[in-house]
This record gives sequence, structure tokens and C-alpha cells, in this order.
Amino acid sequence: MRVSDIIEEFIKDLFDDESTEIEIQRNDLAQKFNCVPSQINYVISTRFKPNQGYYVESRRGGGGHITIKKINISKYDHLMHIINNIGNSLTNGEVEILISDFLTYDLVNQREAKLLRVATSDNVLLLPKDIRDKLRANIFKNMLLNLD
Amino acid sequence: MRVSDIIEEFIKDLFDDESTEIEIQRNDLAQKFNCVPSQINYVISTRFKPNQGYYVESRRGGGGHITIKKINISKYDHLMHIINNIGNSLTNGEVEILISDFLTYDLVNQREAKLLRVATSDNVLLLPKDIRDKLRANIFKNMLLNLD
DNA sequence: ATCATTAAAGGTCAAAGAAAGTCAAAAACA
DNA sequence: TGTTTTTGACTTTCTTTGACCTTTAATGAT
Repeated sequence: MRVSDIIEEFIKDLFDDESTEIEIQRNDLAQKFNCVPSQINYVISTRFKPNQGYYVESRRGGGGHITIKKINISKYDHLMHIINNIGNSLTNGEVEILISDFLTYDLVNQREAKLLRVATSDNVLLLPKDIRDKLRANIFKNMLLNLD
Repeated sequence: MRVSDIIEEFIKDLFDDESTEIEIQRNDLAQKFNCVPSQINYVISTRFKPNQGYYVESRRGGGGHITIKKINISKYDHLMHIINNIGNSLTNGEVEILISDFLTYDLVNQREAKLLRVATSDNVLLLPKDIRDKLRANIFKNMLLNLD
């Protein structure tokens, strides 16, 4: 069995008792599994991606660590379905349609809808159109994943 | 946990009972937490900045001390104050600190905090650093403006 | 009282240390 | 061969530490 698979399994086991969030230290883990630290990054970036239901944050420097959060998607099948069907580019108008859908189905409240709208609006994302639409899709999808 | 975090928490606890202003002595604190005095400056300058709702005065010499004042204004004004004190560029870490402040002061709930965090995260804004930090400031400010 | 000296704060800045991140080459695998 | 995994050199971010500086209060001599 690959080391990466073992590390993946180990991390997933940490989640056991209803904890929705775990914290690891990259160097400790690397040492535990006798690998280079960057292999931990490899495992995280291939096995704990948002579309696999995980969210990762980290902090460098003394006392630094990596936090992995599990997204609770079960209640949001509808949302998940939508997220999976968003391509890697989105226009302002498409976002607007999606948001009004979310409001209809009560997946978000007005305040959240505003946040989604403004964070992805043309007026805020001051970038060339092609880059902007890709970034918008990325921001939008990631925000949705955090609505659990 | 980092010493700096512990000191930060200790100082914030001093505020508890409706006091809007506290006074500390740098050397005493340093001794209490077994660190060099300048670490107190580090904590203050990274965690008690004006755009985090605090301002700091001090006096040297015998009987000298550091006074930290908490800006005591309405939630709306507090937000506005922070928005006005955000420059045109922001790092991921700065956002993180601001958000934890918002949570402390109940300016946002957990769900909103997550939306703010993810919409401005390095993992989502996949752009060159200089552009990214400017865009992040822009997104963040605009989201905050829509929280009223 | 006045002024100079000394002691008692706090301030600054840069180096060292402690994490984590990136990226691409090498190796292994299918 | 093409893809995935492993490695490692280099980078970035954040924290800790310490040497040296500045300001102010206290003290004491005249």
C-alpha cells in the first residue's frame, strides 16, 4: 500500500468521534510516516479537496498547523448537485440566476445572498473577463461548499 | 498553542467586565508569560491594531504603562471603522484576524464568517500575490459593506 | 527650587527559529 | 507511455529572542 494512502486513512480516522474539524502538524506527520513533509501536502491536495468534502486552512510559523474541516454535505444535496454542475467559468448573470434559485429553496437567507452576490460581482472582481469568469466560478463554488 | 495567542487572550480577557480600557505593564506581562518584553509589543502590534478595533497608548519611565482602548461604538460604526481602515491590499492572515474579531464582537455569525473567509482565501483566489492581495481587500470590503 | 544624574519604564529592528508552501525532477506504477 | 507518487531544494510566513535606543520619572546635590 502506498504511503499516501496510509496517510490519507490516518487523517480520516482522526475525524472519528463526530469531530468535524481536525488539526495536524505537517512535520510531525511526516516524521510519523517517515516521509518528506511535502508529501503531506500531496496527500492533502489530492485527497482532501473541496469537491471531496473537505476544507483546508493552515498557518505557518511557530506553532503553525494545518486544519482540515469536513463539509457536511448530506443536508444539501440540492446544493451539491448545483456545485457539481457549475463549470469552471461563470458570468454575473448566471450567478444571479443561481442565487435566486437558492432563495426560492431557502438554501440561503437574504444576507447570505448579498454576500454571494457581492463577492462574485463584476464591480468587485476587477480583472480581465476570461480570468474574472473563472475566478468567479471558483469563488462561488467554494462559498457554496461552506454553506453547510 | 503559541505564547502570542495566550497573551492575546489574556489581554482580551482583561476587558471583560464592560471596561473599555485596560492598562498593562510590559515587563510584568513578559515575566508572567516567561517571554522577552518585546514579545508584548509583537502581540500588540499584530493583534490590537486600529483596524481590529483597538488603539494603544503608552508612557515610558517610572510608573510607565501601556493602555489599550477598545473602540466602543455601535456594530454598524464598528464595521464602518474597520472598512475605512482597510487599505487597498490585504493578506490572508490579516483577514483571518479581522474575522475572528468580528466573531468576538458578534458582527457576523459562524456561517457568514465562513463565507467571508472562503471568498477571500488564498486557496480560492488563484492569482499572483500582488493582484490577489488587492482583489482580496476589494472583495472583503465590499462584502462587509453588505452586512448592514 | 533647579538642574543633572540615574533608574525605570517602554520602543525598535533585525536575526534566528519554526512552521508550512511550491515546484519540478526522479521514481514507481499501470 | 502516461499518470501518480515520492523526494528534496528553495520560498514564504509567522513567532521568538535579544541587543540597543528613547522617554520619563525619581533622586539628590547645589
